[in-house]
Parts: sequence; C-alpha cells; structure tokens
Amino acid sequence: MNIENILAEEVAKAVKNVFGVEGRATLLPTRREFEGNYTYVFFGLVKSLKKAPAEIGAALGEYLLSHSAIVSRYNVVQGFLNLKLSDSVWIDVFRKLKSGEQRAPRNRKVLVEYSSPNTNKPLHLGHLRNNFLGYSVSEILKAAGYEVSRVCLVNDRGIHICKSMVAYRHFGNGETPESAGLKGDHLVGKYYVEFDKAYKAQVNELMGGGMPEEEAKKAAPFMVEAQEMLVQWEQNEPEIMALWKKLNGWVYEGFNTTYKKIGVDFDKTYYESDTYLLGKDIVEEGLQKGVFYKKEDQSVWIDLTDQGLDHKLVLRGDGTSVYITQDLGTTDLKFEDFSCDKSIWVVGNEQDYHFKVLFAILEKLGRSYAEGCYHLSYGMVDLPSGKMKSREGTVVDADELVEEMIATSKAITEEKGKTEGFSEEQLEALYRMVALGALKYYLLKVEPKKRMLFNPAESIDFQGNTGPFIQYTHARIRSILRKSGLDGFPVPQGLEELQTEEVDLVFLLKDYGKVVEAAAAEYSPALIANYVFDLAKTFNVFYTQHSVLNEASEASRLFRLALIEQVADTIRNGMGLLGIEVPEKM
RNA sequence: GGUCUCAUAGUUCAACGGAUAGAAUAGAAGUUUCCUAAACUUUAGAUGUGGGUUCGAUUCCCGCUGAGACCA
Repeated sequence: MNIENILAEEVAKAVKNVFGVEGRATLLPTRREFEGNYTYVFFGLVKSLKKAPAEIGAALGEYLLSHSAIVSRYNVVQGFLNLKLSDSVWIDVFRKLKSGEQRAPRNRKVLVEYSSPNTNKPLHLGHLRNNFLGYSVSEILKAAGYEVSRVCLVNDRGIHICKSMVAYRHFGNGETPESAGLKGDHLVGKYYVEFDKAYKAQVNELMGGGMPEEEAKKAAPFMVEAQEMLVQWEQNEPEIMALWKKLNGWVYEGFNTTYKKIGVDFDKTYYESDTYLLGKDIVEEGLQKGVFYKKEDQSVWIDLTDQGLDHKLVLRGDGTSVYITQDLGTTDLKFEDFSCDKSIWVVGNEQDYHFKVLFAILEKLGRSYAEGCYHLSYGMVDLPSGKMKSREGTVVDADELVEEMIATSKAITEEKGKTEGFSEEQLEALYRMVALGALKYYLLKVEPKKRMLFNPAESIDFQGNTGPFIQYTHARIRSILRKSGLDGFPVPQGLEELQTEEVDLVFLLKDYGKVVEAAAAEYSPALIANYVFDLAKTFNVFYTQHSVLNEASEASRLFRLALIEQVADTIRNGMGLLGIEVPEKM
C-alpha cells in the first residue's frame, strides 16, 4: 500500500471520529504555493455539517496531528486541508523506491495490433504515429503487469496493389529495387504513382471525347485492367500470383528495414490474403442466431439502431465480403491464436464508426471476448500546409523523415562541439538515438485521440518539451554519477531537514507507478511523456540550485546522489515506455 | 440528411469537478572562476459563444459558431 492510500485512510478515519461521517477520502497533491504534500478537499462537509470551513479544517488537522504518525503539519485554506508529511516518511518511501518494488503480474494477456500498412506504398508520417503509439502502449501495458503480444495485419491484396502491378507490367521493364537503387516499398510506391498519372490521362482523354466523368473513370483501360487483375488474382492465375508475390516481397523487405530502423517489432504478422475470406461462416452463424437478417436481394444486414447506430451490411447480395465480414473472422482468429483477454486495435479515428459496429456485432453474437475489445483511436497528423494528401504529393515519407532527423541531429551535435571522446560508431548510434528520440517524443506527447500538427522545424528542436532535452538530462546525471566515483549509493538513515526540491523529486518519483497504471488504463503514452518531462525539468532546477558532489554533510551528499541516481533510472524507464533510448553521455 | 470527435497564451501542447488555468516555444531582460549553457532565472501573454447543474466548471448537460472524420 502506498503512502497516499495510507494517508487517505487516516483522513477518512479522522472525519469519522471527529464528525461521525463515513466515506472515502480522496486526496490531491498540494499545489506548490502552499505548504503540504497532500490536500483533502472538504467543501462537501461544510454543507452537510453547517459549520465554518476553518473550524472543520482545524478540528481534522488537530486530530491527525495527535493520532497520525505520518502527518507533521497542517494548514487550512477555505475548504482545503493541506497536510505535510514528516521527513522520515519520505526517506522511507525513497528507500522502498530504490530497492525497486515489483509490480504484481496481472496474469492477463493483451494483444496489440498496430501498423496495418497497405503494400502499395511506403510508410508515411501517419504510420509513424501509429507505430510509435502501438509500440509504446504495449510497453506500458507490460510495465503495468500484462502479458503482451504485438501483431500486425498487412493489407496485401485488393485493388490498390493491383494498380501498382498494372503500372509495373506496362512500364516496369524488369526493374528491381537493386537496379533502381530504391527500397522495395518505394519502388512499388513509384509504380502506384505512375498508375495514377497514366490513369488520369486516360480519363481526361475519354472525357475529351465527350464521355461523362463517372463513366470515364470506370472505362479507362488501366482501371479495367486493374479490376480484371483483381479477379484473376482471386482465381489464382499463376502469372498474376507470381507478379503479386514479387512486388509484395519487395515491399516487405522495405517495411522490415523501416521497422528495424525505428525500433518496432511484431510477434506475428497476419496477411489479408490469408484472412479475407474469413467471416462468412460467422455471417451464417449470425443468421441462425437471428442476429442478422437477409434482404430480398440476398444481402445480409444487422440492425444496430438500438445502439444508436444504423442498419449495417455484413455480406453483399452476390455473397462477397465487405470489410466488416473479414474483420469478424480475423478477430475470432486472433483471440483463438493468442487466447488473450483483451485486444487493442491501434487504428486512426476515421474508423471509429467501423469499430463501434464491429464491437456491437461481436456482442450481439455473444462472443465472450467482446468486452475486451478496444479501439485505440488516434487523430490524423496535419502539416502546417494542411492535410497530408498522397495525390497532391504532400505526404511526409517515413524513411526520408528519419534520415533528415538523423542528419539534423548530427549537424547540431557537431555544431555544439560535443563529438569529442566518441568513436565513429558511437557517434552514429548517438545521432540515431537522438533523432528518433526527438521524433518519437514529438508524436507521442500529444493525447492520441487528438488531431495534431507536425511542424518539421519544431520537431527537430532539441530545447524545451522534447525528447533530446530529456535524453540530455539523463546523460548529465550519468556524468555526475561517474564523477562521484561511487557505485550504488546507500540511503542515509536520517536527514533532519529535506529541502523542498528534494521532496519535490521524491514526490515525483513516487508517482511513477501511478502514472504507468493510469497510462495503461487510458492507453496514453502522452501521460508518460509529460510526466518524464516534468521530472527532467524539476531535476534541472534542483541541479542548478544544489551542489551535489561537494556537500558539507556526508549524509546529505549521499542522499542527493542516491536521489539523482533514482531520477536517472526513472527517466530511463519512462523513456523506455515510449520506445526511446537514453544515452549515457551526449 | 444522420452520427462521432475536436476548440485553451502569437504558436504547439497540459490541467481525476477544486485554490491565482500549467509548460514549452516565439518576444523582452539576465546568468558561464562552479560537477555537460542541448542548461537555468526574471518578465509579458489564453479557456470560441449563450444558457444550465454545482459551494466551486477548461472539465458534466443543452443551444450556437467554427474545424475535421465517418455512414448512406
């Protein structure tokens, strides 16, 4: 049990014994301007007891002073009772922190699905937010005691990849990633663009001949060819399959390079080409259970109006699947494969409706796991110039962005003259670490559900609320610890007076576990990010105001060293939850 | 047409229904005989709009305006 809960119980006991009112007491951290560590808000009592706030506060404060071993002082402001804990409590808390209390395992399995790329073009900025979120959330859940598996569902079939294939067949001339000097995913992406160009020209030509736009879009030879190809693919035509496998193979190679570079991974990858036919048996099951109904044209629907949703198509009249059909099948498969309790989909908020429908159907079908399904919805990443649009060429390519960040990190490090004492290899690793730290932190510090703005100039900033600022703080602490010449600092038995800043730091450190739990519950790396920044910022203030190495009192010196050692650990852990590495020196 | 999400300093982001709405950045002014100045200090600056619930609302509820997404 942590110190906050103990205090809350003692406050509740005081309220009961003094005023005879039962109930739980919730505490807030005391604001910096007031003396105290925790605050009990008792406006509610003022009303029910019909007494003056000052009187109530004083009575509770006096009771706690004489009955609680951990409260050393109190003050009352309006309906706020500020309680200050004794120094020995903090030293105790800190000693426990340092010994590293383990979080109890929850014995629950969670599946996190993220990334979900299409195989017709390379990853872009939006995928980066998705990847970083998925990876980070899974790390946070692990830290909160869950057993976590990461999976990826690749959209490797459909009209989009056929478009690339059509263009390659016409313009490819046997080009390969090697001969083109391009990553495989970029090469296939190039042909997707080529398709679009040629297709548009064809449409314009047809329209010039007097054909209406709608008709021209369907009649353009490239579109006809792509549609034919899709049918041939479904019929397993050997030539088409070979081409499809060749292009997708290139794409996977390219994706894997990118995943490796940005430090994300998966325990299993699902391919839509394997799963796109799944779910039809579930439609049958739903019809039998009376959850679905059939219209005259043989199409199958579900009525979700009782959930505030619509009637939704689950199978077309010609018996072909829609998206939701295969998602039903895939979800069954995933829960079967991993026998997990929870499943989280990291998918953009344009699919909010889709997931509402999916989960509602699962529930109506009586799937026991329906309750454990969660859509981690995140907002789009906008550019200062507006929305990213692939057609207008305003998409920020993931690989290019990472390379740019690394180059910038290198330039700034060299400009600051911080390259001394590093080998070439170490420098490369540092540039990469700092660049990815900046990028990941920038994308993760914003609450997932919110739409966010990506400003290239700001993202490579190394000052303020940024990844590199936190990394730098960690490196400085490690430097101090190296210079102290000690290893593993004992926490002194007693310190008469802790400085306010020292208590602030312990206070922050103590909350680390709470932040992890909250983040796990809300799937929010943003909470962790802002927390770690607060810690780094508080440390920097502490650092400039206190001598750490040359403190007169040995006990005080040791305590401070132990304290900042713990800060470094917490920063490293916190950044680890965001998938960000921290350097020993920089 | 229907559903959902968002709206806070110039800008990018915070704030379990709590105290004087926090940071960062850009602006202004400072701090390197002292463990890493990628740092620190000071300063100025914000809740779209109208109601309601509450001792107390950025937060909850209902209009309106604006931005975005989705469903046919």
